[in-house]
Amino acid sequence: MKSVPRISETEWEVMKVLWAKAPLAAGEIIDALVAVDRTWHPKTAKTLLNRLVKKKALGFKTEGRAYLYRPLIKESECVAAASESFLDRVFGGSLAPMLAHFAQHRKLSADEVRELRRLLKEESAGTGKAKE
Amino acid sequence: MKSVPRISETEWEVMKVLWAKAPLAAGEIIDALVAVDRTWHPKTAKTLLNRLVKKKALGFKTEGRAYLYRPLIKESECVAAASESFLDRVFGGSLAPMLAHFAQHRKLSADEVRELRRLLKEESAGTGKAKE
DNA sequence: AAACAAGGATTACGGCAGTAATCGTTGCTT
DNA sequence: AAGCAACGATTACTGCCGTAATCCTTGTTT
Repeated sequence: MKSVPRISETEWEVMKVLWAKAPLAAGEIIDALVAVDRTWHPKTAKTLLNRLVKKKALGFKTEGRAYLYRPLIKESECVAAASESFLDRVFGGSLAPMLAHFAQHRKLSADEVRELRRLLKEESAGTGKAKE
Repeated sequence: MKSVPRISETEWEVMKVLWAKAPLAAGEIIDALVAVDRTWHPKTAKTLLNRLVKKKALGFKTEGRAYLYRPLIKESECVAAASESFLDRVFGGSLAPMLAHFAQHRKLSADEVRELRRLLKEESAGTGKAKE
C-alpha cells in the first residue's frame, strides 16, 4: 500500500495546480495560484512547495537555476484517500446517507442528473457483481 | 450565518456520541467512546469535552457535582459544512465528479443503486420544494 | 477528622498547518 | 567590480490537534 501523505487544505491547492499541468517552475505555480485566489503570497507558496517536497508529494529536477516541480503522487490516490476519510468521519462510512445528503442539499442540475443516470446504468450493467 | 466552529477529526467522535443521545455526563460519554474504540483514554476525552465547550460546540448544565453535556450545534449543520468543504476542496465543488468517484471506487450495492435511482427520480421530478 | 475517590480545571508538549520574513547564492546589469 | 534581482533555504511564530498528566475541590468512607 502506498498510503499517500496527508495533504492539508492549502497544500491541496498547490497540488491541484501541478496535477493540472506539470512540470512547472515555482514562479509558474505561484502565478497559477494567484490566478485562482489573489491573496496568495509567493513566500507562502514557496513554503508549501518545500513542505510538499519534504512529504514526498512533490519532486523536482533542477532546470538551470530554478526547479521544475512535478507531483509524485497521483491525484486519484489522494482523492480516494480524502474521500474515504471524509465518508468515514462524517457518514460513518456508508454511502447511502451521504448520497442522500448531497442529493437533498445541493440541487443537481438536469445535466448532472443525466450524467448520474448514465453512471448508474454502467454500474448496474457490467461491473461484475451488482446484479439488478 | 451560523458558521459552525471547525470540528476536528477526534472531536467529531465526541460529537457523534452526543448527537446520538444527550444530555450525557462525562462518564457516560467516555463509556460510549470506549465502546467504539478501546484506545480512548478518559483524560483525552475530558480534554476534548473542554475544547468543544470552549468552541461553543457543546454546552452543559451542572447536575450535582457532575456536568451534563449537550450539543449546541446540530449534526446536520456540521455535516453540511464538512460536506461543502470536502466537495470544494477535492472535487472543485461539483457533485457529478464526486458521485462518479464513489460510484466507481466503492462498488455500490444493488440496494444503494436503487436508492440512488430513487433519489434521482425525485430530483428530476418536483425537486420537493424549490419550484413545484 | 483524615484520607480517599470522583470529577472538573489547568498545564504540558510535540507536531502540523498557515502565513511569512530573512538569509544566502549567483547570474545579470550598469 | 559592485549591487541588484531572482530564486531557493532557513528560520519564525501563532494556533490547533492529539494525547495526556497533574492539580484542585468536595463529597464519601473509615
